[in-house]
Amino acid sequence: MSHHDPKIADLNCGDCPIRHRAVCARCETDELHQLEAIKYYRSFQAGQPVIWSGDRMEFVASVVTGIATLTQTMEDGRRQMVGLLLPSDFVGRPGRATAAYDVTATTDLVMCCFRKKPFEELMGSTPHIAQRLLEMTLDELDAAREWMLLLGRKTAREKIASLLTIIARRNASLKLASKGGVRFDLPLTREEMADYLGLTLETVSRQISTLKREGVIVLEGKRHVIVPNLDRLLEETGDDSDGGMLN
Amino acid sequence: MSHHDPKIADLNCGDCPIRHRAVCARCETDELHQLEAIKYYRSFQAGQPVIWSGDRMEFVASVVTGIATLTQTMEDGRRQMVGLLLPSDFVGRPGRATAAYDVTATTDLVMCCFRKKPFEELMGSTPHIAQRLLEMTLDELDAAREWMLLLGRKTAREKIASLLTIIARRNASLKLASKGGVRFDLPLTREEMADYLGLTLETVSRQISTLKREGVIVLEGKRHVIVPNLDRLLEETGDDSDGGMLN
DNA sequence: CGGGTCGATTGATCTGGGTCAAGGCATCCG
DNA sequence: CGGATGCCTTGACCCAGATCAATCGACCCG
Repeated sequence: MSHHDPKIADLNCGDCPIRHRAVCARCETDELHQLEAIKYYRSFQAGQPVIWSGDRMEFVASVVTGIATLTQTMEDGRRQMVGLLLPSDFVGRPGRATAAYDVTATTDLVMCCFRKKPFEELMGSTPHIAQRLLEMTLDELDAAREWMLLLGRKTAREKIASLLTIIARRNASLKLASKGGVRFDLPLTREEMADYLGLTLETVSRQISTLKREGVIVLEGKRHVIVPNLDRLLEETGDDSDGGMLN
Repeated sequence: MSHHDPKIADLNCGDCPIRHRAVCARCETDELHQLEAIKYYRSFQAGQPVIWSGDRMEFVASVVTGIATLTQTMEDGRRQMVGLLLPSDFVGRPGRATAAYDVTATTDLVMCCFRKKPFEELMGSTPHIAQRLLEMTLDELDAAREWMLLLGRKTAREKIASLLTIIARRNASLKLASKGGVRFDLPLTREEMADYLGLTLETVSRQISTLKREGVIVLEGKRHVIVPNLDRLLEETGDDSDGGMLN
């Protein structure tokens, strides 16, 4: 059972929205077949828990459609979001039996799951899966570190501007005709945004109102945001202006 | 060049303090030889920069002795530590050309470096290196998420107690004879602790003084800490009492 | 020795964001 | 229809931690 150095191999498959084929034709069929054999889909309604921290977790998964969050909770109820999973993002840890965080569907959600055992075996025999997973994990680690800077050092206003920027970047469904504008829906409630940012929901609400009053953003209803000038918003984030030139 | 499912393969070698041998004897020599060929050591004095964010970084490395930090800085000088590297920890990202963070030696430091190119090639041909790296990266991600909870939701007192606990756990050079006590040296200045915790150095100093006044900790000089009763300190962290029962 | 530097401590004061509380506005449902 | 519920907004007030500033001790070095 030899492998032929395939160049691409994502963890999703079938109707998942991300590419998944190995380049090498001889491997491809093999792997596809194996992945197909151990995968299944699960759906969740908005607000439903996917799994609770400490629960036995016998699968790993990637998001197909919708949004899920990872949160940690202290005994007294203080909550901090520690992960935001968008389509193609991966959850679960090979080699760990129980979930370390609460995973919740914040919108209707479809996940593509792989039973843990066979997935781990497959990973052992298919080296580039581990490599692809490593890449994704390193990206997540970078995101986590950016997030740490936000939590530790940014003001409430900068936090909001940063979050809006992040969502705009990933979600820029409609670029405005006018130069440099975007519009998008907020996928999070004010409270979820607060849990993301380490703030209270009142502060989130106030800061959004301020940005609105100043014309940095325009709201249509409570959830739909229009950013007339993205650069203007970017100035408020406190980040280096040159944008993320990683890699 | 086939591999024989070795069970252990760390990235360090030679006189590095961590295990590094592959279990399978046939692989072992091979890999050791290859790792030896591309590795070299670098030493840094306390306070010296290892690399600046944005610099070209043509190696990956692991810490042999000493402590290094990863920090991010905003234009106006606000700083947030995003990584604390102790012996055996890994820095650098295969597949990225430039450093994403400032890396600084906070104590005298020896690193075991591998030139990036050959290391990546080796990783391609030696699957369990990627697997080992994945494991380590997932551990770091978990640590980062714990850290996010600390930054976003803990009080100054809880932050200090948490940091002391973390250092005590990793550094418990001397357990006290009396039940449940430990002593250790702080490897960080007050300012570095502040950058770790998202506080100012004054707040760090005040909180330490308070814990001292209350007898939770005892100081010998400014850097040496004695924790007479670790449980007492743990109660102050805000964490679940059951301790980290991961994996 | 005296002056400089670096880290740490402590005090006095200020303020950003938390807390508490009162509505507002949809949507749902009996 | 009217009450309930969920999400959001806004106001009034307060406090944990930031800011500004003075001092101390240890160490180094000319």
